[in-house]
Amino acid sequence: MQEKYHLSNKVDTINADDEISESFLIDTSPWRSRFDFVYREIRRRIVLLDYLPESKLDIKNISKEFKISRTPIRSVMQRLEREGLVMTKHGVGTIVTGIIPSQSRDAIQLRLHLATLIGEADPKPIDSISLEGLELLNKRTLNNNNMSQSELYKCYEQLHEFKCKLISSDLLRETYDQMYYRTVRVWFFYMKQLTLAELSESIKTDVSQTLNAAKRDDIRAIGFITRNAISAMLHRLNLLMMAEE
Amino acid sequence: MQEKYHLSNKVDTINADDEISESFLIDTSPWRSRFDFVYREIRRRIVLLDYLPESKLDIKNISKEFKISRTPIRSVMQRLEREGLVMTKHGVGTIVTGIIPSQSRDAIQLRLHLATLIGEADPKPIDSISLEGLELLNKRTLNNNNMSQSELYKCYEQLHEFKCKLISSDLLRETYDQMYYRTVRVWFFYMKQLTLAELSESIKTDVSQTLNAAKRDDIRAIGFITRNAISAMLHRLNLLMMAEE
DNA sequence: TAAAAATGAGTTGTATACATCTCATAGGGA
DNA sequence: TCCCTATGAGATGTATACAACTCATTTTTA
Repeated sequence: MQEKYHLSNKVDTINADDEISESFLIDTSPWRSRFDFVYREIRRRIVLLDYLPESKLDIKNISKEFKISRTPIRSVMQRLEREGLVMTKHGVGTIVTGIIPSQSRDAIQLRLHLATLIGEADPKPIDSISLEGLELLNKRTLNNNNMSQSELYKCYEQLHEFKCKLISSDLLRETYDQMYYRTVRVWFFYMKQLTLAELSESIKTDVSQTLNAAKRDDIRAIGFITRNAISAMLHRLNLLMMAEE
Repeated sequence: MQEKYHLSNKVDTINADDEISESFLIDTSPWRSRFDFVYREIRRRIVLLDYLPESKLDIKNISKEFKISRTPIRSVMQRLEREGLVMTKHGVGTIVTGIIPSQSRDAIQLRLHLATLIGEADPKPIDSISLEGLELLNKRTLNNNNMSQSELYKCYEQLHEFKCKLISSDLLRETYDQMYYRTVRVWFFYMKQLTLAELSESIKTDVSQTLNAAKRDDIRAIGFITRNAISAMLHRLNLLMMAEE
């Protein structure tokens, strides 16, 4: 499945499994998969700071790496631009957007508000498989002290996806999802080395609280747990950013 | 009007018009204007139901009409697809998305929530020119009974833009803006003939209430006025949609 | 010498031919 | 007559050559 996309060595780490099967009758064509694959991979690199803020992307190389022409890469970039992760300028280049405190705050705050809506409007019931996954995640985070950044990224993403599945409104889910990637990027940026431990701590409590709420089927609670976790991070971030400004 | 964008040396004629001047150092190149122009025009047509839901778009003709190739039209379509206004399927075509009650409700509800955030986080002050425009709009709506649909569209848009200017967060503004176009389209769809008068009535009160709040600089109030107006429309729409289902 | 203009490399935007996909329709076989 | 297959039109996705643009460097000129 992956070798189609010519990223041989890295693909296996990406997780091969998840929710593509959920696509409800809307275009499961191979090209859409290619697009999604490239899109997610580039997004991952930006969020994980493999591509640093303000740095220029070498589109030609990226094309070569994925073995497709510039045209579909352009599509991906245009989407990433709409989502605030890159900027293009005619004749100059495509660069990763800088991390700007005010904008970061805006994104976090919007995500915070959206989080409170997670449990509204008949949320989807929690299926046992997801719950099981959450329990596993809980054990994983509890045991694993001193997670690496990419390890942390995967845990955060898994937790995020669990929460997303509870949202019944496609629209809200997508919007919330976008905010997630914006904010996570900011966290990683400001906490690159300093407070990795702190991030680990915060996800541990987030996961365990979420698990508890999930067990009693209290989905609104999950919304508020999330909101509070985001709020705490915002507070933490404000301190860091103030020190910098 | 289109021939302005026929790519030759006529760049000087572009713009002179709207808020592009506000762009803060981000790409005022002519191609961006072209893109925006085509994007807005197509969006207008979809929202005003010139292009009916479920209908197929003739991309070739659209290219001819705007005198540009399929490539930039594709960019526009990809954006409209992300915004839920069109859908493309390989080998089949590009069609305007259908109006689905559950999705419409989702969009309206999300917009409703976002509206309450309009006054949060230090909103921008109201400048006298905008206020003047709002007063003019107020007179215009009061005097004009039995507005046409496109007339109504323009009034709604002007009111919407006034409110958008109050939002300090670019991100929130853009998100709210997207929801606006989704919901307005739904209104026009369900109220095509039946209750045009009702729509007129609702905008009249919306404008006058907003004007009052604006005069006393109470921006949070504007958020709630908007929220309530949307809520009323949602209620109205629920009745219509239930009758249909 | 310094400032202004020209040149060039490098990048994004556009046009266009071609590949791939879907669906409808026509034709042949049972 | 009916069903299955194949073929074709027509649409979107892709590759690629070219146009337009920016910026740095070099050349020219005062």
